[in-house]
Amino acid sequence: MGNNDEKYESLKLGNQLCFPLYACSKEIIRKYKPYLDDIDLTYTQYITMMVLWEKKTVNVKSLGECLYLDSGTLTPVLKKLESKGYISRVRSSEDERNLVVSITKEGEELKDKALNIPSAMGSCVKLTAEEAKVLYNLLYKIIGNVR
Amino acid sequence: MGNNDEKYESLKLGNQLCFPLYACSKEIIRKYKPYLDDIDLTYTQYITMMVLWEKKTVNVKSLGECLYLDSGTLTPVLKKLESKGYISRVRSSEDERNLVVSITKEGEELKDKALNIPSAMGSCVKLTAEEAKVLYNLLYKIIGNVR
DNA sequence: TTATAATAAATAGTATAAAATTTATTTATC
DNA sequence: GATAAATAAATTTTATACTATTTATTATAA
Repeated sequence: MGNNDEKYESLKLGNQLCFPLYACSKEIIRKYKPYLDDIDLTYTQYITMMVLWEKKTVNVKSLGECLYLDSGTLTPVLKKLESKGYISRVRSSEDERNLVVSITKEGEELKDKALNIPSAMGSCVKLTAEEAKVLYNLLYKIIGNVR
Repeated sequence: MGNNDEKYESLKLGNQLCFPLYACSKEIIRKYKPYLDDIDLTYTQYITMMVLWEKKTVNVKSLGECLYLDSGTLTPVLKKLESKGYISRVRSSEDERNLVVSITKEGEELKDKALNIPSAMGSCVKLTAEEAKVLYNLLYKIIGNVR
């Protein structure tokens, strides 16, 4: 074990913080899949609907700020949700540059079908309430620092 | 504030643990981009090279187990890294089903150019050593629970 | 008021990812 | 030894994501 080995320690996968973040995010989203399949939503469509369930109406710009996504990602997602009948997409009359996204009756009804998902996911992540809180705060701390 | 509001609390974006995980992962990978652009690697190519820097040689199957990725994702990544001259892809003579991925001299040389990246990323995430350790352990705990 | 700047979505191009299927090869069983 | 089962990659399909560009619209400045 000479100098040469220590030099590259920081480049080992096991010493990264980003990699478990990336892997954990993907693995959890994969775990969501069977539940989301039941209501015919993808993960991105699901978090988009969460914003709509809460706000009823939002334009693409501020939706993107909520989800940290831009129009390049959101446009096809929103068109898909529109084709499923869960949202409407209408240009704002005050400012035609803005596209106003609103939830439909069908979209509202979907909310009840999704009610079981959060607890189902919680029970497969298996953290204590305290651990979940610590993790939640650390993640938002990083997001705040990075942006 | 009646019963009806509380009923849907668990479906609010702000009450999810998965969403900040997903957002945090993406934001950090976005932060990596300028550093990775300098050495002409994408994030997926970077973590693939990390495994190769450490192991020198690995087949696609076990590489996928390291990275939680399958051949559908890895095949195009590995072909790209091969075209850049950083790795070689050769079928195993003992078992032709296995594709043996090995690092080249150019790939080894790239390691030195990547040496500054971990500390640069660490300083933009801005967690204390203790916080980083707690986060690291929680993430691997979830990965272990979910899989 | 007309050219310029700014803003918001959409689009194009590249790279992931996951799931399912296909192909090639090897192992196991009869 | 032929057939079935298992394994490993590659391929296909669908859906994200990011960057950069384009288009349409609105606001601003000379």
